Formats: sequence, C-alpha cells, structure tokens
Amino acid sequence: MQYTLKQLRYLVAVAEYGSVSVAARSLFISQPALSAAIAQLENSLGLPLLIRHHARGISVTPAGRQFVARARGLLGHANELELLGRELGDSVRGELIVGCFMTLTPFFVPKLLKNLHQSHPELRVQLAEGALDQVQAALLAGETEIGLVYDIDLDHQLATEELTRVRPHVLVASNHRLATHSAVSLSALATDPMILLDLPHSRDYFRSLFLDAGAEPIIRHRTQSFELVRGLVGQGHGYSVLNLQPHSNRTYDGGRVRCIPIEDPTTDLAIAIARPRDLQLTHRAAAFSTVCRRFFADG
Amino acid sequence: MQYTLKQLRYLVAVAEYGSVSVAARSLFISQPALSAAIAQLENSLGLPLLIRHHARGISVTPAGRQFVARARGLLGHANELELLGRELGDSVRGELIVGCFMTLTPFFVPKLLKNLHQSHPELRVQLAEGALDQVQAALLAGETEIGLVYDIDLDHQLATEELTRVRPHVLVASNHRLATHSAVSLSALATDPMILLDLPHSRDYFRSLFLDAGAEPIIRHRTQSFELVRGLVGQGHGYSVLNLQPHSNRTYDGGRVRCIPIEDPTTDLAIAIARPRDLQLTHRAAAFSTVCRRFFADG
DNA sequence: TATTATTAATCTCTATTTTGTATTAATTTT
DNA sequence: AAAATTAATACAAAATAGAGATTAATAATA
Repeated sequence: MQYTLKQLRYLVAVAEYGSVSVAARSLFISQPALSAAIAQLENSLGLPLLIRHHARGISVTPAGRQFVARARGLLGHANELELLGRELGDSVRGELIVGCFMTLTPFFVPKLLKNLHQSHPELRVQLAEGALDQVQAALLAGETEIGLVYDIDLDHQLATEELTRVRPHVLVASNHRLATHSAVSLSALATDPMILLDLPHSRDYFRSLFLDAGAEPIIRHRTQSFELVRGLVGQGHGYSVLNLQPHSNRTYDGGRVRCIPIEDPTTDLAIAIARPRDLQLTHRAAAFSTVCRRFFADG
Repeated sequence: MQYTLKQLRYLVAVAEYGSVSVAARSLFISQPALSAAIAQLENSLGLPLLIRHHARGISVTPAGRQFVARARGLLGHANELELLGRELGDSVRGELIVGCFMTLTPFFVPKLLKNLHQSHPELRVQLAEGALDQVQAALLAGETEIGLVYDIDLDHQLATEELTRVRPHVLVASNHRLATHSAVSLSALATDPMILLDLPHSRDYFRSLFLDAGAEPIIRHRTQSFELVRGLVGQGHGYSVLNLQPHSNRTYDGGRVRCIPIEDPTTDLAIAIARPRDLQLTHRAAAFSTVCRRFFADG
C-alpha cells in the first residue's frame, strides 16, 4: 500500500501539537481516526514515527523528525499544485493558446491582442496559425483551447459562436474592364480566368458561390496565400473572389487591385470563435472570447 | 474535497496513454473506476483536464497539459519521500543521534565510532552527551534514538541491554597512606575526606556503596567533572570512589593517583544500551547496538 | 449503407476504507 | 486514593473506491 497526502497532513499535525487528541480536534476528526491513520502510515513505511507516552501525548522519533520535515515539503508542493489547478481554471493570467485561421490573422489579431492585453495584462497569448482543418484538429487534440475561424463545415465536436459576417467580393486589377463597375455578377466573369484561394474549406465555399450563381469559374491559378492571390490579380492574371479586403489597394509588389460587390445573392461567411463542444472554457479562454465579441460588435 | 495522489497517478497514466481504457488496463483497475477518478479530480479542481472523443480515446486540454506536467513533478517528489521513509527505516546510512552519558563518553566512544565507521561507513553519528537523566529525557522525547548509559534507576519506559559491568574502585593520591595496599575496605576510609562525583543517578549509587558497607563518607568536595575528581584526589584533597579508570595514573595537572580494589562486597555498575521500550529500532540504531555489543564482548 | 468494433460514461452493487462512539489501559495530577 | 489525561482497541456506521454490465456515440469495415 502507498501512503496518502491525508496521512501526511495528519502526521504533520500530530508532530506539531505533540498530541494525537489535540491534533484530532484541530483537524476536526476523532482521535481514533487519527490514531489509526498514523499507525497505517507507520506500517506502510515500516518506520516508527511516534513514541507514545501514556497520559502525556507523543513525541516524534528521530527518524520521524526527518520524515516530518520532508513531508511538510511535499505538502507544500501539493498545495502549490492545487493552487495551479485552481488558477488554470479560474484566473485570467498565464498562457492561452489560440488557434487562428491564417487568412484571418493579419486582419484582426494585432488589434485583438492589443485589446486583450489592455483588459487582461497578465494573459499571455500564444498563436497557433494554420489552415481551417489544422485549427480544427488542434482544438480537438487539445493543443489549443479556442480558435478564431471561418464557420465553414466545422466538425460537430466543435461549438462555434459567430462574431460577424463578411460578404464576398470580386477582386480585379484596377485596369480590368469591370474595374469601374459598382457591382458585378459572377456570370459576367465566366470567361475570365480566376485565381483561387485554395485552402481546405475555403475552396468549397468559393465553389458554392459560383454554383449558387449558376456559373463555373475557369481556374488559372490556385494558391494558399492570400497575398499571392492579390498579387496575381493585381498583375492581371485573372480575377478572384475574396471575403476580406485590406485597407490598401496596393499589392506587395506594387500592383493595384479593385474590390467590387457581387450582384448575385451570396452567402456571407461567418467569422467565429470555435471550441470543443462540451468542454467548459477556462476563464482565460472566456476572456479571449469576450474580447473578440466586443471587438467585432464595435466594428 | 481535496485531490489525492492516486488521482494524480491515474491522470498522468491517462494523459500518457491518451486513453482511459488502456490506462486502466495498465493500472490494473477497471475503466469505470478510472473514469470516475478523473472526473472527481476535474471536479475538485474545477478544471476540465480531458477532451473526450467518442471511440477514439481522449486528449488533454491545454490547461490539463500544464497540470499534468506539474502533477508528474509532485508524484516524483512523493516517491522520493517514500524512498526516504523506507531508507530511514531500513538502511544503515544517514544520521543517527546517540545519547551518551558524559562520564562514559571519553572511555568508549572514540573506539566505538571507529568500529562503527568500519562496518557502516555511510552512517553518520551525532553525539548528544549529558548527565544520565538528560540522556534519559532525550530518549523519551525522541531526540535521540539510542543511548549509552549506566543502568541505574532508569525510567520504566526505557529498555536496557547490558553491555558489561564495571567494578567500583577507590582512588587515592599515590602518596596516600593506603596507596600501596592491594585492597581496602570503605570503612578504613571513614575518617578521610571524600571527593564525590556528584551526578544525578551516580551520587545515589555511590551512597549505596557506603550504605552497604556500613560506612558514612565525609564529603569534602562535590563535582560533576570526572577529571576534576581525579585532580582533587591527585593533589591529596581526599579519596574518591569511581568505576572507570583511565589508562594513565597522571591527572591533567600532573598529579598521580592510584586505583585500589574495594574489599567489601560491592554492586557493580552495568554499562548498557538504552532505548524507548516499545519502539522498534531503526536499522541504524540496531547497527550501533550490535557494534557496541561486539565492542564490549571483545573486551 | 448496415454491421461491427471501440471507447468513455453511467448505473448498480460490493468491498474496502475511513470515521465515529464507546471503552480500556496506562499513567499523571490532585 | 481518586480524578483526569491520553492513546489504543473494538465495533458499528458512513463514505469511498472499485467491478460488472450496460449505454451512447462514433469510427471502421464489409
């Protein structure tokens, strides 16, 4: 048999008070219960810890003294662990690992983290960027606790909370024949080559946009890089459809692009917080979630 | 409620195997028992530790990861404590505190410790010298585990084991009128002044010697120092009765003394090992005890 | 698509452990 | 000598841990 923390606590109390009865009172248990617990501990260690005096309490054996000292140390350690446990559950500090769909990251995360730091300066956020399915897998594997994603086709195991919706737009080079139109239907682009942002769930979403509009895109290039899409569009390789738009119309390589609303009825894309369905959030994750809601609510 | 070491062990196993069932098998308990234990731990901490996947085991939450890591640390600490406990009980190494009656110390302890070190080099002995009643009190208070004493009038709570017996002798200055006698009766000294080694139990012993011989000593000096007795005797202040005799007849201050057997029938004094009666000795103390027995058996 | 296998949770029952009450034994204090 | 103190013991009650059977959810496979 193995000793228990409870036995150690009992032992330390007895050693402290020099009396089983007094210690029992202070521990709010009966004297025999305490007596038995100590006896068990002594047995399991094969080491006499106390010298029993009749009618005058106990004293601790020399070996017992050494043991008690170390037992105190272990109990301290155990308390720390308990505190850590509570803190991991309760407090808004320490580390929070946030999964984040890589396309969203540069648009929102910088400001989001700034806000978060203002309300919870002791919370350290670590980002885990990836494609949607990677973010999803990380959530399910317990590698991240919460994720910022597009709510497309997510696993049933994940619960999502919508933060905002973003409408798809057509992106063309600024010298494109449709660049000055105030809106455009997807079928009007049917003969143009398209640049597809080709990421796991995104690609299906974009395809569905065309399906709904009864059109079929001619895909010239596929890339997983949002900025490469813009670059290719900016140099006239084709048009694209994207949901988010940066503040600037200039691409990294100096090209100019133009964002045009789509005429056809489209399904917007929801930006959402995702988390394992039946896992209660830590206060850290809840704080992140709250800050996100506020951030998107305020525009 | 407080968590238990067992719960931590269970948690660590589950985290390691990524599966409750597999961990349960490795722990030789049933899956429901393990499941319940983890659930209890989660409740007591208020912290979700696992993400349950249907039909594919579990994964550990981010907070759970941190907790598991620390839990491993605590379990390591707990194991060390267990080892310490066993070692304190079983092994002949580490520290042993030995009570020793101060008069005996210089006669036996140096060689005794040498022998002890030879048979048990890892055992460190700490001496606690004192008068008989101090040695006795230290034993009962658990400050020392074993003591080297004269077996006079010891508390019933202490068990003793006789090592050897020493006969009392008369000590006179080398120019004393009886110095050349081969034996002397106590009554022959009735008119001489006596130097009494005046220590708690010793004094009663010496008194009893005179009582048994039907004599009454004239006590000139009392001292607690064995060597001062010899010094006073050496300078002719009186005679004394002592049990032990150093190798040399010279006192510290250069006087010469002579040791003469006593004619009267006397009760010898037993040198003994003493220990708390119903306390099982550690292996350390037992080793000390054995070495003592051998030492005195060999002369 | 239907069936089988896997896995964790739940329910129920049993065994074990812990605890409390009453008592005893040894001893100190009065 | 009597009363008080204190730890141990015996025994019953309560709490806890554990096992077995079953269920629910899902994955794997035919």
